[in-house]
Amino acid sequence: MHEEMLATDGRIIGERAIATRQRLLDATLTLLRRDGVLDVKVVDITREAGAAPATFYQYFADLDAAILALAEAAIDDEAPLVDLLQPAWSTPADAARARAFVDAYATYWGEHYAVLVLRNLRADEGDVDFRSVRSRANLLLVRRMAEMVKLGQTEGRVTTMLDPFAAAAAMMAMLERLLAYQNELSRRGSSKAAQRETLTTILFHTLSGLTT
Amino acid sequence: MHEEMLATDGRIIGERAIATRQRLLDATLTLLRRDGVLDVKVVDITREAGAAPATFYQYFADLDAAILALAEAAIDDEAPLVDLLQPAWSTPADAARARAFVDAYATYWGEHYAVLVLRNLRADEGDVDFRSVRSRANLLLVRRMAEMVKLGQTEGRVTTMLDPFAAAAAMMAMLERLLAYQNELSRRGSSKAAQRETLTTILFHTLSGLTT
DNA sequence: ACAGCCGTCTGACGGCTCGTCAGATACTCT
DNA sequence: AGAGTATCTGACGAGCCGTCAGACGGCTGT
Repeated sequence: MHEEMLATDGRIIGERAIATRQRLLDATLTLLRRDGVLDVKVVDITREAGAAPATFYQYFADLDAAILALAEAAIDDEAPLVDLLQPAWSTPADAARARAFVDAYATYWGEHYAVLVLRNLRADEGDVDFRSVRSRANLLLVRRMAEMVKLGQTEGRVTTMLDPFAAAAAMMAMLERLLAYQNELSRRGSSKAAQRETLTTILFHTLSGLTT
Repeated sequence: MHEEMLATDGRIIGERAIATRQRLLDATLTLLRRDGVLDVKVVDITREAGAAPATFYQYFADLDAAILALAEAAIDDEAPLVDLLQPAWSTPADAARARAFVDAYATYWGEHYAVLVLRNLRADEGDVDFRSVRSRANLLLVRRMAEMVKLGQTEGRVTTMLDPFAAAAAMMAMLERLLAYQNELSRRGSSKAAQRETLTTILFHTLSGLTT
């Protein structure tokens, strides 16, 4: 089942229009990266896409609506990461799988950085649509991580001081924020490799209770 | 030694002007909180402060310059937190001190939330002034945490898999991001108390190698 | 081939914010 | 009171936002 795509006035749009809409989304992403999250202008987007400003508003109520569409698209790239958390880590050798997860998440983050930052800003502000899209993106991972913690607790590996859901959210928070930091960090402190290894170690221990 | 305050044209400003400048900063903070990080307008700030738009530009080259000044001011509230990390945590009973640190950091974050988010955005984008102010705010804490990790490693409590500096940065990242999340999290998963307790446990273990 | 139709796109506009300037206002000192 | 300096402001050009009526162009039926 494939949703019909709609213009802002509600009509179902055809092939040419879908292509235009996509060009606008591509341009939005390009300019988000080039100009930064705070300085994107609709006029620039339409210039980049080779369209008139009015065309943008035919497909998106405002800039946020376009960002929201990009955030929706990003979900597809986050969902597969959950497979790297399956089955649960239960021996020191599984640290390699934790490392693979961190690498995969770093890649995902790198590709969608600008969109995710904006999504988080709007979600933190309380916007319901952005909250919804963030939840749909993260909840799969958070739930799975929480299960891992819970399992570790029943098997006596993980301290029961941890609230499984909160611990999972803390790990997501750490990953997100540290990855945003990493460029500056590598100029001031430790190399990116050391950062990855450290992230892996903390993540692995928190979710499995194990050390390597 | 007390820096003279300057207008954008370089002249040293007097008492009345200092008060106006401060009113503008206060208004900026108010509107950052009310309208959100992405929707603050200079016109609104001057309206709020009861001044003409032109007055704003007499003291700040642009909105960023005002935010930067607010971020500078926030440093004073972050610096004392380093005392809560001294001396290093070395027994399970020190978990109480970790909890105190988390609480204090949460308070600090709550008070400066909007400014810190914007500071991080600009710093992540590569703006040198915002990077500098972020470093000066965080480096005290990060350095101290790194020392704690290093000490724990020499005493055999903490795994040598951790890069001390990276681990410290990871903890800061976790704190910052999870605190931004916490409202939504408490509606979907675990209570704020459980979140605090979980943060404390992870922080305490990562920095000291201990469990409670 | 061509007329008509409908989906798509656009130029042009009012309203707003930005950032600047020259000049008005308020304070200080004699 | 008057001169001089510090501070503030109204008014403006430029640029972006978001909307509208209408232009364009590809398709359909004859």
